[in-house]
Amino acid sequence: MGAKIRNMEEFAAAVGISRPTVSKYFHDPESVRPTTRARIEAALEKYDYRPNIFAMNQNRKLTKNVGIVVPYLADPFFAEIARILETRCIEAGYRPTLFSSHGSTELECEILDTLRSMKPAGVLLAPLGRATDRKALENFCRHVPTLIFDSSVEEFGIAFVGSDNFQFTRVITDYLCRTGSPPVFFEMKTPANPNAHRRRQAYIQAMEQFGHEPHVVSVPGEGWAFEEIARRGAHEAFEAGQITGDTILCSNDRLAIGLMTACYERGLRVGRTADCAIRVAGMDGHPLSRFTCPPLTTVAHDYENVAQKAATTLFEALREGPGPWKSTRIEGKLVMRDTA
Amino acid sequence: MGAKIRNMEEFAAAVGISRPTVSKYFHDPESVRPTTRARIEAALEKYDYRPNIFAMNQNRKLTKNVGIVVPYLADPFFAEIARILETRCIEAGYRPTLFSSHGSTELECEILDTLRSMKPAGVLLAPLGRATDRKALENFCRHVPTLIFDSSVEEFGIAFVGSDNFQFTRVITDYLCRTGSPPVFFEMKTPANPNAHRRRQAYIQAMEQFGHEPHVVSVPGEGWAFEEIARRGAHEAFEAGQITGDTILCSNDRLAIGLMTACYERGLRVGRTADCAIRVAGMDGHPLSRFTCPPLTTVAHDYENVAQKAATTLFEALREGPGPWKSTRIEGKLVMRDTA
DNA sequence: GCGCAAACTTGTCGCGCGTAAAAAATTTAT
DNA sequence: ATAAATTTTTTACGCGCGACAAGTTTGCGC
Repeated sequence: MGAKIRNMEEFAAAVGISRPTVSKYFHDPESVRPTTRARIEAALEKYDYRPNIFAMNQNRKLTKNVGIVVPYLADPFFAEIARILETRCIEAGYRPTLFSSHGSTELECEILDTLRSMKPAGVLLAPLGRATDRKALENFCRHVPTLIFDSSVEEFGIAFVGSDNFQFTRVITDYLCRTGSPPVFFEMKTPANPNAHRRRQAYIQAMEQFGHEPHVVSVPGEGWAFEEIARRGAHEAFEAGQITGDTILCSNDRLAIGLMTACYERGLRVGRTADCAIRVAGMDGHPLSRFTCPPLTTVAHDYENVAQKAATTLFEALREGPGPWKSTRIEGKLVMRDTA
Repeated sequence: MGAKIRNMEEFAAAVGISRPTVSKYFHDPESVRPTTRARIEAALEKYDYRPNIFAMNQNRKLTKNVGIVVPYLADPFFAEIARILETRCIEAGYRPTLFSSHGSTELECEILDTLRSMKPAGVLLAPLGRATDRKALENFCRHVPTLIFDSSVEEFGIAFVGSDNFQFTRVITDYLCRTGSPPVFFEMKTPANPNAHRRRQAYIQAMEQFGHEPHVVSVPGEGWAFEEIARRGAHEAFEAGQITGDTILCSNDRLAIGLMTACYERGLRVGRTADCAIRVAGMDGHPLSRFTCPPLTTVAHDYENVAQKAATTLFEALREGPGPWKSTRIEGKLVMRDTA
């Protein structure tokens, strides 16, 4: 096989062309003549040479790196979005690197620092929300082309892509009102994510529009253990008689899952048939919402679309330079199942 | 505030000490005199200088990078393990980078390539399993100190850390036999993960030991959509009369969740009380197993311990050089809940 | 105060590649 | 066949830092 290739110099020598041309090839394979490209790719098979990514990125004005940051990767929603985003980046020829803030402000700041030193072409960032260090994020956005997704933080970055929380809530509130008694809204008192506030507002607005009295139950709890917070909160709310009526709309599916567990523990049968005591609905289209017992009625994010839109918006901005800040909110789809 | 710092040279000048000393500080803050350290750290606050990570890693013999690779990040088990591993790495002063193979052999190979070019100090890798390219992995392990976790691939890498599937299965089989009729084993015919085979073997062994006839139901399906595979497979198995007895042990919790959905759809009440038709148990201690209805009886991984052991084993090997290959299997804890 | 080790400084080299400009070779159009 | 356009080569420099060697200062125990 011949001696091992140590650097681009040696590789170029082995192929029989000059190093700058090889360098050009790695920057963009289309930019060299087809015959040259073929020769390089043939040699690439023969010797398993790969350019040193550190040396590559050191002098490049703009790298092909893309950072993907989510607030909590163990949350299936973010895991799923992150998965699709990664795939889209790779397809577009970028090198994605995935980060999770694990719910920590400090970690989010550190990630921002790390990211800056990586000179990324762009960043897809879902902020922690309430716990985000605004100043740090604003400063970061000034230096790195950043697309904010999931939850909006003012008008930072080049654009925002997320779900249309008002539409989400309106659709399901409407559905619940049409098919039975109007829902009570079940949420966390101090949610990590600002989307929760929008959903509460949208619920109140929709209820008033439909001529019903809104009724919000906010349960205490901090952090990302939503199911347990909902389970405990639900028990307390039931005992305190806060759950009026027989229909509960949860601010998200994870809360709904925890609430359903509490219902089970209290012997309350969940479902939309006559023999059931209570109706439950969620929002998000959690990967496991199909598999709860009974299967959960919810409004599902259009995961593919959100990710696709976020990725393409970023890539366009990278190609064509910064335009005016814009916000895209994607509608969800009502998924009618058995809980409501 | 003074002019912006562009590189270590300028930073050192601003602090009033020499560049090599600053370099030494970043390599190991303890290695410089306390007074010098204080001066550097004071300046670090003033100017927000960070060394260029590409230039840093280019010439270092051994970086502080650690790669973490999991087969499928949208699986809550891996999301949770990855989360803890990342934290441990940061605590130990390493810079973790997270990768998910997304269930794809090609992607796993690419990650291995990327990782090699990152010159990581070490790698924590959970292989795809059946779909892993053995040769590529073996070759990788020869070049990079790799700790394999979750599912063992021969004796590759410096060590293996995982769960004790035999103990897992024995414990729960024993429990099920003692508290009711012996279980049928429910699994995927072609599981992605080799642990599944061990669990089947362990089930058969345990059943024979306890004097019962083992009975395995293997359902068809490929990929990582375990719940749906289990749901469909369960329906078919019920219809074909393959589910003998009233107790089902699932190869993992995600299958159990899907199977419970099927039971719900068939009107079969799951639980361990007299009014229930069927008992179900799983394995893994899935984050949502507490919240199924009824809550799922399972054998839980000791997530913290597995991650801790994996991390410390790698770090020890990095400090003290390669020792003989060793394998650690950590026991799980029976979590008795309401399904069995 | 002495002596000595640890910590620091100065200076210099090189890593592997990006990048730029000018010269040479090749392809394409006329 | 010749001119024009494109691609490739040559040459040269620099990025920001790690690593090393040799000399200088500092801190510390006696």
